[in-house]
Amino acid sequence: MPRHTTINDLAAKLKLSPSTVSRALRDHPDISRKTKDRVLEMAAKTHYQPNLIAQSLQNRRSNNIGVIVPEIRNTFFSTVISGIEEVAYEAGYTIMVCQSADTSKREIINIKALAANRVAGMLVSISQQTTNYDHLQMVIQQGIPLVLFDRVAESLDVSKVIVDDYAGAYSAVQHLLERGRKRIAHIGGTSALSVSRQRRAGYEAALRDHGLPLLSELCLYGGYHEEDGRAGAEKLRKLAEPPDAIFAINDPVAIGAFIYLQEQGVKIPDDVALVGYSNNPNTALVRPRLTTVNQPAFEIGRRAATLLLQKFTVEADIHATETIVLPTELVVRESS
Amino acid sequence: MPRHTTINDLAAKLKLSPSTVSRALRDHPDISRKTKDRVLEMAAKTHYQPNLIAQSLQNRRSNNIGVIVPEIRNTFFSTVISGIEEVAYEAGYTIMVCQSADTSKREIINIKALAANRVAGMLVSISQQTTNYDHLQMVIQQGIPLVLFDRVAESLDVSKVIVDDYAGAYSAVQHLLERGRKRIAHIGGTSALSVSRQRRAGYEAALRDHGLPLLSELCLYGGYHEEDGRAGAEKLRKLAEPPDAIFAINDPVAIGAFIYLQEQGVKIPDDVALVGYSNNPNTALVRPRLTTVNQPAFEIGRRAATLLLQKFTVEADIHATETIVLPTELVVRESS
DNA sequence: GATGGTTATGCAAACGTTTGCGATACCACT
DNA sequence: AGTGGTATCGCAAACGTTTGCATAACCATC
Repeated sequence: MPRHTTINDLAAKLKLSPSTVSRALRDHPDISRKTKDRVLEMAAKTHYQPNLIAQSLQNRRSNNIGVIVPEIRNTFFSTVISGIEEVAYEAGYTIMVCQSADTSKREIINIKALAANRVAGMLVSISQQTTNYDHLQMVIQQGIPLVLFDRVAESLDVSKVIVDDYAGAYSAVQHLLERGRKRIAHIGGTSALSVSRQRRAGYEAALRDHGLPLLSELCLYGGYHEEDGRAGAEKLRKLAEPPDAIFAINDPVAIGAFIYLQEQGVKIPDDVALVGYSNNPNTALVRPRLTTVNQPAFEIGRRAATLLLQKFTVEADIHATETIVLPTELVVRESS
Repeated sequence: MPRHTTINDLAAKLKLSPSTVSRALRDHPDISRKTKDRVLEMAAKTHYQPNLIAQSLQNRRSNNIGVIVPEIRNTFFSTVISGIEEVAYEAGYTIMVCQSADTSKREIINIKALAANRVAGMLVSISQQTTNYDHLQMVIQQGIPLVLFDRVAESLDVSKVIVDDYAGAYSAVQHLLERGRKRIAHIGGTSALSVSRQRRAGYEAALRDHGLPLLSELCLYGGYHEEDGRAGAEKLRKLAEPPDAIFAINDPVAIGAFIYLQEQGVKIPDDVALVGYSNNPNTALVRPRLTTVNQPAFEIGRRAATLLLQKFTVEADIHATETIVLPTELVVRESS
């Protein structure tokens, strides 16, 4: 294992003390221009690279930011991560990415691993399984800055970056109603997730406000992937009286339903209108293109990271929390 | 800044030395069952979490793996990252993800940041700009295990995980020829990237083997995104004698070309057949569905990470290199 | 020429671990 | 009682930095 050159190596070669070299490298005013130049030159020549681990130990804090998402593939999350990385990079931080695979077991392990790594802060979108927030509470208690994004724990007093899911869902369903749809179904997610609850609430409110009944057979619970969309659509089609519109919890589910319906020869939007959520790129690729609710994924990542960085500044109140709500936008296309 | 409990805190509370606590936690045989139990109990009670930074400093090596990709959004790379994370997680490693934004400037900065973080190893897919490999050479020289994947530097003697791009391209073009296409164009990438060169070579070889001329106006150079596909398709359509088939360097480019052609009312595959590369999920969503060459992205990530982990074992020869070539598979669909 | 004030550098402790080596205590033998 | 062996544990150095404090040299001042 070939060693890296250290500050001590430089000191020895230059007949200086390590402290002088350290100060020279950080441009401390106490050090003369002349020795600074000597140190810098030698550092360049020997390809000296500061050992961030030693620095982190000294500072009791690394310059890494922990990120936990349910799964990295899933364009929504990978786009968020991309946004996070952008601002982290600008600020000189590196991101450590973990996936919970939508299990709280792995989420807890990930949290512990990141805490053990003494990350400067964490950005997490909780798993669909998570109902107990003790592990997040622990993070807060340990004084590690935390920002939740998209899938947040409503009851937790931490900073959050979300979109107005209630309003987004409401506008989507209202749009379907304006198009004259009467039997609007919802392929929803698990009730544990706040985003699912919010979108469901928006769906229900829109129906109520238009004097339509909430029919339990039209309001499904399920997962967040294509196969869940297929399953949901299948169940809905087998109803004695199938819906004339479907509002899906997200785009993957909408795509799954879309594929199933097309396989079955169902005409979209004539027989059934379809609306998704997130505005994933591929909703614009299918024919007819899917109406969906835009969620600014990249911006969510940027804002979440920016919010976290603010907490790193000394003036920041460690316990102050802030919630950023980004606007959604209904993107009307041919599927509705 | 509330401190974390340390091994010394435990030692003080138990009236033991830090060394004994350390050994107890690592189940060292010298420590009696009884004190081990006491230590473990106290550790649990105080929520002790080992400081990986201190450990890393001691071991001169962290348990993080650095990953550099051109961009995280781009389903191919995010899927690879997902695969990497899977095996890293199993082995108790955390991944640090950076994006080069396809610039060698940022790639170099990323490499330095990861090296400064003393990552246990690096997995990188080089940027399209990169032609000078000094920074990678430096990584090797510093004894940091390195595995390149997908976009590799052919001239560099390091371990690699790639697919047989030459064969993949060849089979794609051969398929077009078998379908009776005579004027087959190629919307290619930059010649700096080995994957682009290999795919181009496969394209050319297939044409040659079938006695067809290589026409420079049919062989384009460009980028790797949708807009590059649009631009390429536009240029090809404006030719006096447009091609009757297009082989795109990758799926985003194919999708870009696809959209442009459909906008122009060009019939696919009747007027022009279209083949992509990577088998991104959305190639199966468009109508007609795109023929493409499957690249096992998730598996590439898994294999690259596994290969890297092998290098961490003590027996491993630091300088031994290995190249894993994963098979591609032509996925024939309606666009050809 | 003693005093005071800069300027430039070094000493040593600290961050939280790990580990080689030594120390202690105890027991069982002869 | 002396020897040897084993079972437990502590000391102290090390990993590569940073930083408060002390130190040394130098100059100018009264």
